[in-house]
Amino acid sequence: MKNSAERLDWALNRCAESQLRMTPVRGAVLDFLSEQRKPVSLDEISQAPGVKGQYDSTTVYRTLMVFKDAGLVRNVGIMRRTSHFVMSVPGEVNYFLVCERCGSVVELGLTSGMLANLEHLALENGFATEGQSMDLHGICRNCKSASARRAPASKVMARYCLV
Amino acid sequence: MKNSAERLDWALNRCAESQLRMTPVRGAVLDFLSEQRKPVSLDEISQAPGVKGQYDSTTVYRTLMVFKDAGLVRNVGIMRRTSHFVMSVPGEVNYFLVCERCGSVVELGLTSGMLANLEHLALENGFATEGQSMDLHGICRNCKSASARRAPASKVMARYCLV
DNA sequence: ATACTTGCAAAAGCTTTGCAACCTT
DNA sequence: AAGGTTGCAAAGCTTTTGCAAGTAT
Repeated sequence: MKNSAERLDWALNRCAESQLRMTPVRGAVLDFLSEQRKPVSLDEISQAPGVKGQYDSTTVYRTLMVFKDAGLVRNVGIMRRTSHFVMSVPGEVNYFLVCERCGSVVELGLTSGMLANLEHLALENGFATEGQSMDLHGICRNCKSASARRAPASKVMARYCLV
Repeated sequence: MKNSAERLDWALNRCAESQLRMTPVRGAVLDFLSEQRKPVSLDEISQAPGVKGQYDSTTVYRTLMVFKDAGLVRNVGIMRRTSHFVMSVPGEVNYFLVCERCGSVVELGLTSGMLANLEHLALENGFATEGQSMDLHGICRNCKSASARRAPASKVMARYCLV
């Protein structure tokens, strides 16, 4: 994976190519995203140091949509309720393991062999392979042990979801 | 993968084990789910033949939550906006390829070797491997060719998302 | 009879859109 | 100057919750 500066550089170039005007918000969002290695939520971006208090969250949202359409970021469906975004730098693969219960995210280190296999499989099924992201949903160790201590089904009704 | 009857049978047993009362809605939802091979949305379930018009959608929702907590179904985050559910039958692996644009879903036929590799990798990262589901997000062939005809960025602004 | 379930209505929470004012090119 | 951008406010939607009435055990 490239370093932050390289990623930012790429993004800036990409913006220019797409003829997107460079504005303060966009710059700030790109700055923040270039430093992130995992998908971040819209809210996290709005709360980021250079963004919080400076710009309206609706604007941040629209900024992300523009970036998404220009192919700069990918909107990853990691959690059910909230959108997460990752910078979509060529050559970087974003494969994550996400916990279905607590939402924790871990980067998945796929071997190049597995990667090739997956891409081949995807292609076979009529999917484009470039710029894709994958998330493997499971239950992380913490939540796993928490559920072992889970109350019986009759009690579970009370909250529907014990984490 | 087991046939529908076997899946239903398993689900019914699982319900009994979890001491969930068997009611008409629950039966209807289980009937429907046992026949589905891909994740279905809450809405699709509510619109299913034996369910539509018979039961309140809030009830269907709560039914699914109960099933989820009892481990009968898995709430798959396939689309950003809507929840999808799959019956979580032991021994069945639910790995899907989903299009980021149109939401189409294709079952991913992983070889047992790849499956083992993935599970091993997940385990290494502190994730439980049983009952997991995976979705590989990409762009399907249709959407891919659609985007090739996409308007330039300046025009894209008008809609934010051309499919 | 007891405790879990259901329906209907309403609250929440995040995502999207409208529009007039503002700022890059 | 022209057309893309931003803020603020409001609309949209799916998901959640409250409660009293209904029902499986």
